Amino acid sequence: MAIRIYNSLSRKKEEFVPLHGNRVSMFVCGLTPQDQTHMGHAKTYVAFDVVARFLRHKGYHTFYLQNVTDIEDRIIQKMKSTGRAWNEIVSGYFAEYLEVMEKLHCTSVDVYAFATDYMDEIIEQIQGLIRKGHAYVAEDRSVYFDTTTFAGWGRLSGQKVEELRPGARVEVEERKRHPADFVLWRAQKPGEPAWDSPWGKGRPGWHIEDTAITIRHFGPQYDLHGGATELLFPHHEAEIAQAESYTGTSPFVKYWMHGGMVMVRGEEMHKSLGNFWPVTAALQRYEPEVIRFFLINVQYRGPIDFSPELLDEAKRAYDRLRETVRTVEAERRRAPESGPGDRDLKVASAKVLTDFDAAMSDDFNTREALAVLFDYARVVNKAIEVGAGRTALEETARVFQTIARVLGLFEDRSEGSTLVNGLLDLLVSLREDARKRKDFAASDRIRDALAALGVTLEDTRDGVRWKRK
RNA sequence: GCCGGGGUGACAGAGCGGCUAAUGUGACCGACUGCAGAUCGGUUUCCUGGGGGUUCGACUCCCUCCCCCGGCACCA
Repeated sequence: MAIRIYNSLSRKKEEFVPLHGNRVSMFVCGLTPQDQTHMGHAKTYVAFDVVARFLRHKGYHTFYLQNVTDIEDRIIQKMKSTGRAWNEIVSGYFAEYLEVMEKLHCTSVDVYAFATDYMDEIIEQIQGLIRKGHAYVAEDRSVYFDTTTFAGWGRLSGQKVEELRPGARVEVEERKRHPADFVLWRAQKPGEPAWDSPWGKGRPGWHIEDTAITIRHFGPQYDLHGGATELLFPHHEAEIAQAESYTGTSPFVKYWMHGGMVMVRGEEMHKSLGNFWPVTAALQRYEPEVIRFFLINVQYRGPIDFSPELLDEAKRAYDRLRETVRTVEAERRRAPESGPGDRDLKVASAKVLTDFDAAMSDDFNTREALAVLFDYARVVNKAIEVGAGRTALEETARVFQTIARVLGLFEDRSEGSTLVNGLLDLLVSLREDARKRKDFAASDRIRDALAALGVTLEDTRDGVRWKRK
């Protein structure tokens, strides 16, 4: 099935047709490592991780590029407040980011491109823009993009220049010729890190790095650009203006995708509001896969309200799926060749991947895809209850693996040491002996004690199963 | 003010010009169980922000109003 993507540029869903055959170039705005990675980052990067995984699943040869803004105002502020070097701040927070991403199974990025590694491209691009009359050097030797020279300004965001309120949020710099103009190169102030340029020492503006990076890797046009909705204006608008003015090629990006924000009780999550959730804090209370499940349990474009209650609910929901996957793994090893449940199971197995594909092809609707998975899980459980055969269960296991690879779920295995596992097996068999003697006081004591340690025992028709929390 | 997204059951949250309006959580009942858990079956009084319109038929399309969220020039 063809993929349909909601393109912010046209404000409708469009059939996805890459520029070059089945090769897809995809860029997502990365973060500025100047503070802890928070749940908002997690939502964005999990969402685009799923996008990349699904594209690859569909056979697209996908190159996923993400930038890292390693020089920017907030990093300089952090330097001033902590006394640490800019690159030290960046490497510390970026390491934390990578760690978080790995835990959340965000594994699909091919290259992380650091802005400061692209100084030559940045400078070359700014020079080109000046040469073509799209940029000007201000009296302090900063360089600004002249938005009045770009006819397409406002195309992405649907904004009319005259309708905007200059200074609604950020004060307008007085050096600009027009409030809409944005900085390409920022002249150095005393004590700030700086790079050499034809205009003197300074650093790149925020928007220019992305186009410098993508033009080097992808050329003047590429397929997909992702980011959170808050970046749509002015950041992405600025990218288009720079790139198209510089290369003369339009459209710069074929499909623009924007993901919804993480809210906390209806408010934007923000450090100053005191509702800030670093991912590491969430990870102390919830398993990584539960967090990932929680984040893809909504369509990526919508916002998501973050609260411990909703995460608890997500855990219960995810446990249901995970339980089924586990049961299948256990059953397929010891099931007879066939069983009375096979018929229904095979019918469902034949259909589920098609339904999953349809859901995901509709603008990466992970919510719908999970609903398909829940439906399937019910059929699987039922089939196992009435007795499913090995062949049919092997097929089910393959289905789950396929879906797991796309969604990045069901990867974590909690496995203990040989010693712990051995002790657990011993306790389980002691408890079984007690149960056979109808000594339920003893058997319940073992079960309760293990429960207190986070190990749940379940008596099933085919014996006892234990699992850790 | 302007631009964009959204308002669906107790809660979270999909979908679609007509099909029981998914799915999950919670609650209740039943089956299974020594009990529990997991699982299965059933129930949770027909829930689409208000008002118009188009249509044989609207949650879905159009208009209008109200409300929420984001952006408005250095936020994922």
